[in-house]
Amino acid sequence: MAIIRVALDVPLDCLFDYVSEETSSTDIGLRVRVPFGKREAIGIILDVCAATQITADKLKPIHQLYREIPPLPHDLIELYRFCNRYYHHPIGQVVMNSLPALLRKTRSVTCKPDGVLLWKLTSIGQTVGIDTIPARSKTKRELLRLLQQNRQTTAAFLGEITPHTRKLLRELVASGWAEETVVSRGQQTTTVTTAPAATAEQAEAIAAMTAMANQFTPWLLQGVTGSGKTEVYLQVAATILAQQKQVLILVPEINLTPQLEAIFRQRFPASPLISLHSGVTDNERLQGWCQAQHQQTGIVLGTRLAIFTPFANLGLIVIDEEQDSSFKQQDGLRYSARDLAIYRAKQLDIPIILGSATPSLESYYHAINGHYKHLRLRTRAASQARLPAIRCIDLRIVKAQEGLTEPVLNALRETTAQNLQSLVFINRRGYAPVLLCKSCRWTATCTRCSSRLVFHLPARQLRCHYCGYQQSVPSACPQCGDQDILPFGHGTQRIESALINHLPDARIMRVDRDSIRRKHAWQAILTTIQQKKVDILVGTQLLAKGHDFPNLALVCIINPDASLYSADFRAEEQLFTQLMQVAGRAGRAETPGTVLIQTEFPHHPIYQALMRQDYDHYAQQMLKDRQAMNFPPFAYQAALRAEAPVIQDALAFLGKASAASQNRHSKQIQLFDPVPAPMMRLNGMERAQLLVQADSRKSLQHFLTDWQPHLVALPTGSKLRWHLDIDPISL
DNA sequence: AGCACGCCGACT
DNA sequence: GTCGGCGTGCTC
Repeated sequence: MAIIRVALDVPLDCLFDYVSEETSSTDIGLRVRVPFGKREAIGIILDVCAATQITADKLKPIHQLYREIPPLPHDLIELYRFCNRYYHHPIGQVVMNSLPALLRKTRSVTCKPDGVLLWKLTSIGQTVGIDTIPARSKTKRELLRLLQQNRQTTAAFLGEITPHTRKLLRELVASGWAEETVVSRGQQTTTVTTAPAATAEQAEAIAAMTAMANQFTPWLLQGVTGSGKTEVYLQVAATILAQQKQVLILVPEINLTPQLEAIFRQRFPASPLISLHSGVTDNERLQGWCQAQHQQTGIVLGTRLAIFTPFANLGLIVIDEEQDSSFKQQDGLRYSARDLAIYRAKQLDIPIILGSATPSLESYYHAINGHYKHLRLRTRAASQARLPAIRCIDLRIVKAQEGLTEPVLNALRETTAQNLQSLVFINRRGYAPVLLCKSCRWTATCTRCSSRLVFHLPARQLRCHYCGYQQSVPSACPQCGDQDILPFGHGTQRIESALINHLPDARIMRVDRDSIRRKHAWQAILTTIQQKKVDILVGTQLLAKGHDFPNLALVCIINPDASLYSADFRAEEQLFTQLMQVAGRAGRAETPGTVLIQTEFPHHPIYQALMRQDYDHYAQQMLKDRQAMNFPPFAYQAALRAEAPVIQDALAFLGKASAASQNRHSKQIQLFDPVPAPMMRLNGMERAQLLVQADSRKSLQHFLTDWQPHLVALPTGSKLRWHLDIDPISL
């Protein structure tokens, strides 16, 4: 008769004890169904012990123990405990929210067969000449060719699984040419298709990393756009896979997975690969989860949530675009997948590669300090490819019409005439960000948020980009009745229509969240671009990240200055990263690139650094500023945020919270005054925050651990909600 | 978070 | 007289 301690999805930082007859300490990590108050809940066993503090009258027996999948591995449970301690988030919510949705339901689940399904040719199949297949059976020929080239392949490698390919594979089996075999875990061959020759820099990085492939080593791989970081990931992954270990690759966005997935499948035909992100179905996610845990997959590719995947034998973690803010979860458990990845790598004693053209200042600082090993790729991989020429257009001298200057228009005309592609980058959706009454200066604002409503032309609507509220455009000013209300400023739609006026013959396409809303639209757009069916792209940051556009020669950046006024000390760093990324889109293959930036501040250090494409110099300057102002990475922060229908309540709560800390707050801890959030009103709630800063992680953690019980004890009205954000990245 | 209990205002 | 508002308290 054992006491089991169970993590349940409730906002209380404790485990719940139950009696279970059939349980031993090897069952830690199993799923249980338990009575909880008047209801039932699903939980995970985190501990098994002989005694409990809970009185016998309260202690209940469990309802069911699920053994259909093996217990969660010990290292994952340790990760949960770390998240609980470090992010000060209730343990049960840490555990339950990291699980695939199907494991949170009171239902048994089934996982696919134990073993990896691989296709291979029979001895007869190996001797069959491709010519014996009728030429019109193109797909069948292709399947046979792929199978002959590779000893064993996954079904996914043989192409998209359509009813057609399934039928053809069955035909091959019927002819006795091919067979599907079940290979038990750890027995896969790691066929590798031919890799391109590495550049000297790549080879050096690969050699350094493979030499330390079996121990915790954090690598910062700092490579300019187009320098071939992916090739380095691939070749290091090959080494790890050959040791029968698994590889986890984290990417910032779901949009970037299909491309990388294709590259990895192509290179490792016999290594099963799964994708884990918010776009996969609940069942796929569960199957992927189980496969990783059973080592039925070699490669897991996913967004931040994939950091919670259980692995049988993880050997390498790669974080691509490590500076990207999407790695930080912005609600619930506010974890940084990058920081958790470092924790996991350390815990498992395996290498981790942080890849970026423009590392976060935190990672860069670790690299120049020697905490991380620093590797650089300074040149572009395609031998002809050079870095683009970057030039500023001074908006104080050259006036813009409809947001566009003459030099930009000329460059677009020239590039189009040369049959090359251009990108006009403007990080604002819609037609115009402001709708203004000329006589009384009224502007359209959101009722639920402290934001301006953005004018969208095709629908003739005003939309809030924060809460989604929309309304039709008023015909007269609601304040003074004047009919002279005009759109101000420029969004993608307005720039698009201006371009249509100025370059009537060019094929222009707008790419932003509005234009890719339709399912599969994103893939269709990428294809259109790759097939050169478009001359000028007008787009937001969607186009800035990750994708290769070999024919893109010109990038025009319309008005990036706004971030320079931001109160957030990270805004400038993020602008620099974004502009480097966008600029890097230009001139990837044989085409040399040009970048034009329309700005009012051409002499601002950010543009100067950008023109020289000197990340290092700029990063070092920013680090000096951060040090002078005692900001991260030289200080450690936590934000206590509160939201309530009226700001006074939120501020009052933070005031009480601050007072509750006074008696135990040491010299190493600095509490700032509660302030309204920069975007004070959001979705009908008013938000405020209180920043806590410390000179070491340790003292911050000590303080927070002391503080938290006081916070929990503070009275909150029913409509007030609060949370702690550790290492916040936006204010 | 749920879900109960409990104590005060406007309705068949 | 009760239906229902949300404040408070508990869940092993």
